[in-house]
Amino acid sequence: MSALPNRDRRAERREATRREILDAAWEIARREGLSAVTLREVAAQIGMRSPSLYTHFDSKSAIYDAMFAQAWTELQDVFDAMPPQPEAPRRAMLALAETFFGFAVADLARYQLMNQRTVPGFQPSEAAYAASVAVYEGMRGRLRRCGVRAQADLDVWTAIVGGFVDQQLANDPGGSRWRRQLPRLVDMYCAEVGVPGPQLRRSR
Amino acid sequence: MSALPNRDRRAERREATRREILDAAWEIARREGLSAVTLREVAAQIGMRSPSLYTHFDSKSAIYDAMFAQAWTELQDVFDAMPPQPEAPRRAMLALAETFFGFAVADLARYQLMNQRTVPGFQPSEAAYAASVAVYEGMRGRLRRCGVRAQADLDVWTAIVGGFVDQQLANDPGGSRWRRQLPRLVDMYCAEVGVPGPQLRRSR
DNA sequence: GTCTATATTCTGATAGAC
DNA sequence: GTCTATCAGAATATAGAC
Repeated sequence: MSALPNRDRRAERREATRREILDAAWEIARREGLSAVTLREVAAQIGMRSPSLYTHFDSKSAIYDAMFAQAWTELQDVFDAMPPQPEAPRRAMLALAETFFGFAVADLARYQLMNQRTVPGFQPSEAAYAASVAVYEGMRGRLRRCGVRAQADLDVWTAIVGGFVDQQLANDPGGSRWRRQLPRLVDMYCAEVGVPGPQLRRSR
Repeated sequence: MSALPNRDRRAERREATRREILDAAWEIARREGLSAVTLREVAAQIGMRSPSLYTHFDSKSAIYDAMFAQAWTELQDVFDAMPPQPEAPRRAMLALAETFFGFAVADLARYQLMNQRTVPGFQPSEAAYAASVAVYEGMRGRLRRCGVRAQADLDVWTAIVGGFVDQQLANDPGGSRWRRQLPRLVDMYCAEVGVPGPQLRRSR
């Protein structure tokens, strides 16, 4: 009678290799851009040949898909790790904006993959897409607790914060030209949608 | 003694072919995306073979470059064709925002090419880049006439309007989910930077 | 699970005839 | 100015030995 081991060392090894592949893909994406992620490059980076990758992923698209899901899960984790929201709603909203902004500008390739474009034929699977929906729902809940409920108000929020991220990445990567105006942006938004509370900045 | 003709029919024909090539490239970009613009496709579309394109452009990159310059020049033309700015500064700013927004969402491929990303190795030449700078300077002048002068204020403007465009293109292409909130965006912005004048919308 | 070898397809670009 | 023919390279993916 053969006892089953309580750890599946083979599965663990497999999972480790999978992670290694994804890590390599991310590093290439950060270094040379998302389009530079080729099976050859990824394999070379971890001392493999490209056909070997097919043991771990069905296709190149499957690698992108795993990266997409991973990125959104990371963002979810970052939000989950935030300290409890401050009482003052404007402070809470600034914390949300700064957390998202920081995550986005920390890794251009990741941000591009998460928000489409740039990768020609890629479309996330349903499962991967669900991860992004979950984050959006979380954001909706947090804004709700600050008194923002209307869909139109949410739309404005996502647009202006995303716009700040885009400008920062495109025109001042590594700088803080838009970053440092986030408190102002939040004040402006809160005044419009009617979030009460003390101003974050002195008036102009 | 041979008189010089006052029209260079050969140069005219050349210019016409150049335009034909660019038009074909734009059509492919709109139909299948920027990355689908290949020399073969472009040539096929106008009944040519790809090597023939090299008679008119030095490289594929030169085609992208001409498209880039063309797009910014078009935007310049659109701004130049605007009726005189209304007296009320907020009305003037709304007209600016709507004009830019309309131009941007009318052609996703064009917007993507103008604002980088998506095209792997492309970087505009100095000459082409100058066209985009000219548009930015024009925008700066128009905002100045509305009382917006500080660089920080301009930065906020470009970010929030660009953010609206991105959201519209990404999440509701062909719709007006963000488009219809432009008056509100302008009010919000004007309140923050201190542009006077009657509200564009009734208060929430 | 990883390898070599190879298929297939597509890319931008060049040489040289007409 | 346009063509045919071709190059050189890269991409994803598969077959089958070890």
